Amino acid sequence: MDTQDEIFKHLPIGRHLTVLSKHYVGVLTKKLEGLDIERHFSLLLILYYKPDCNQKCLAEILHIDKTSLVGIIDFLSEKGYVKREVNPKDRREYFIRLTAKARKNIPLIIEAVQSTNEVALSGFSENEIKSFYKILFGAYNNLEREPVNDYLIQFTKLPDKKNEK
Amino acid sequence: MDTQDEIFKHLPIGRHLTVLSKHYVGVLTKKLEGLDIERHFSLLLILYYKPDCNQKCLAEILHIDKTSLVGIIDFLSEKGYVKREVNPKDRREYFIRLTAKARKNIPLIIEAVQSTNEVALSGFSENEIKSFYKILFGAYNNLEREPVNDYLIQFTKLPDKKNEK
DNA sequence: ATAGATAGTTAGTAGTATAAACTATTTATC
DNA sequence: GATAAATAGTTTATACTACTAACTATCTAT
Repeated sequence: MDTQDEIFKHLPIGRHLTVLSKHYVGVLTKKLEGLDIERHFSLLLILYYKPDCNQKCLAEILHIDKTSLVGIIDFLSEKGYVKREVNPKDRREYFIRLTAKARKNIPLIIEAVQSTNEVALSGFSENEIKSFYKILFGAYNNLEREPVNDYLIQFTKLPDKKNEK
Repeated sequence: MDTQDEIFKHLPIGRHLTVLSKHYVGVLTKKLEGLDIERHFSLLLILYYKPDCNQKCLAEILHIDKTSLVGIIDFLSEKGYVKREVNPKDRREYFIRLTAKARKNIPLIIEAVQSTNEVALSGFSENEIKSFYKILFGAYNNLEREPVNDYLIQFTKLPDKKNEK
């Protein structure tokens, strides 16, 4: 352990999570730069595995506000990845449907997610990875019981730059 | 495992990291709402443990851009937590110094960070926690070798609302 | 003396999370 | 059936900060 790691141990876990997630997203979007979208892959995956999700349901799974979701659905809709479809049994609701274009690209996305996960977790033992996931999924429940300040988090695409490194 | 957890397994790790970090920060800032600042605690901790850090060094440890840091230092400076101090040996550089006010509050911050960490990690075994930290710190190095898109992440304070839940 | 590198700043752009107020529809109650 | 309350989603407006590009000031190398 060098000096930097010494300091790391004193920083909030949240800081490390942020840095790691930021870099993870950077790698994932790089893998998927062939697509004409560069974010909201999670939403497409949710719809793939849970096709009858309405916007409320999506917002809950993604832990974002329903108003934020409107813009995301608009974006994916303009790009031709999803369509809003009124639920005839409750016309307040919209099902969000994946288009054929989205379905065509889902395997690419799944593949990219898997390979990014593998890269991130390479070199760790089966057991370590299992523990990591256990805490990653479980810590949220622990924190959920605590009083909280509402903060928000954003991933923003940079304007447009030569993204080669 | 319920249906939601089934879906979770298919989502990018980055998504889970984001959600968890967001909630973590919410809990931490709630614990520290007695202070007149509600973010940038990590920066104060870094300065506490590494007093001769200049802005370049801070930006590297925090993984943020040097231009972003200017605003953060301005903010903390206005709030009376840090002071810029020219390095007489190289007058391009500024050391960022903690003020007495900051020093007074450092124990509170350390305490809040520790207790938030403890809450997040409660119920997990020593070994699980060890594995979690190992991957949290190590996955970044794995990802760093990959090509990457530069993305950014933001934690934004909400305008001002009744933050009671 | 000059060119290049480095630390930090300024100005401007982008993107999205939120709140508050709104529409449309459904459900509950009388 | 009429009315009130609840629910799904939208619109508008605000806030915040990561970034890029261009800049100043200072130091280093030739």
